Amino acid sequence: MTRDEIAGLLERRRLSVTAQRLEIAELVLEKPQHLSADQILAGMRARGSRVSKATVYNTMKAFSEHGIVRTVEVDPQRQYYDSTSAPHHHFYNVDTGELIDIPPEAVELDVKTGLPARTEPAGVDVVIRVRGVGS
Amino acid sequence: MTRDEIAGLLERRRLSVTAQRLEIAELVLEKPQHLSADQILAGMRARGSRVSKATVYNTMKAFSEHGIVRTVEVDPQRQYYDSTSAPHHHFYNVDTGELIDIPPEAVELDVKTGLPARTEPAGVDVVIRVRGVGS
DNA sequence: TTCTATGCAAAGACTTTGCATGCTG
DNA sequence: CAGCATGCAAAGTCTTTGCATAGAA
Repeated sequence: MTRDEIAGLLERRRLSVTAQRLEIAELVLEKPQHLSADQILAGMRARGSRVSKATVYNTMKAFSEHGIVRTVEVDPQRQYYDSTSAPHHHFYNVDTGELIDIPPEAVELDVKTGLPARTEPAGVDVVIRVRGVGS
Repeated sequence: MTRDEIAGLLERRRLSVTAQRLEIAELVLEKPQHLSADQILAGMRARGSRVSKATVYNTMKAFSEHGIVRTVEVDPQRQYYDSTSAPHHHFYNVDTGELIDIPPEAVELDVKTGLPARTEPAGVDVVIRVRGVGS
């Protein structure tokens, strides 16, 4: 994804385009991945971009609120940001902490219960926990 | 659930039987529910039992490691302990934070993808997020 | 120029830990 | 009586916030 494409993405959501947001997006959206705030911060440092921790949190919060990324709750210790914002599911390796995407077509789900009264659907998350050394 | 039944439950798992554990279990296992550590602490206070926060955390950790309760990760801010340890799923109201059980029979799940290499299944969690005032 | 983003450090929420004391087995 | 559980406070993580400065529109 080029800088211009990312800039357009931000503009479409009325998010102001800043150097930090461009660089964070570049890093995060580079490929399908699951990153914690600290990993993003480390990645920024590694590529020579200086950003504060607060900006990483603020930016990722804005990105997730605007559908650019998704958050994944599996680890009680920290939040993960998922660069794939389209609906999909996950394998979660409880031993290694590794998260692996499952394409939505690979999961067939049939819920035979109505939604709670006066609520509307907001999304479905399937997490398949696995144990082992992983690949 | 009587005190004796709970005591037997603890003994079977080789957990030593203490007054605090009996009372926490009595409170938590009273009915199907989802409680945070703070809610458990408040519940203990309300019933006139004095326990420290550390003991609540230690006890619930022991209980979850021994299959007496389950933990639910949906709220990035805190962990919930689910008094229903048998497999089941959840509705999660993102507006109110409310968690509602879904019996396992009500969910039919077919995953057409193999597990990651060298891993074995450890459980499946389906979380259906809903929005609204709730019932 | 006006409003929002950034950076830093401080504050906050939740959870864990260290250690002395008490209770279980 | 040996060993684990408890309580308290302190320490630790992750995340948010306050405020002054810098940058976007």
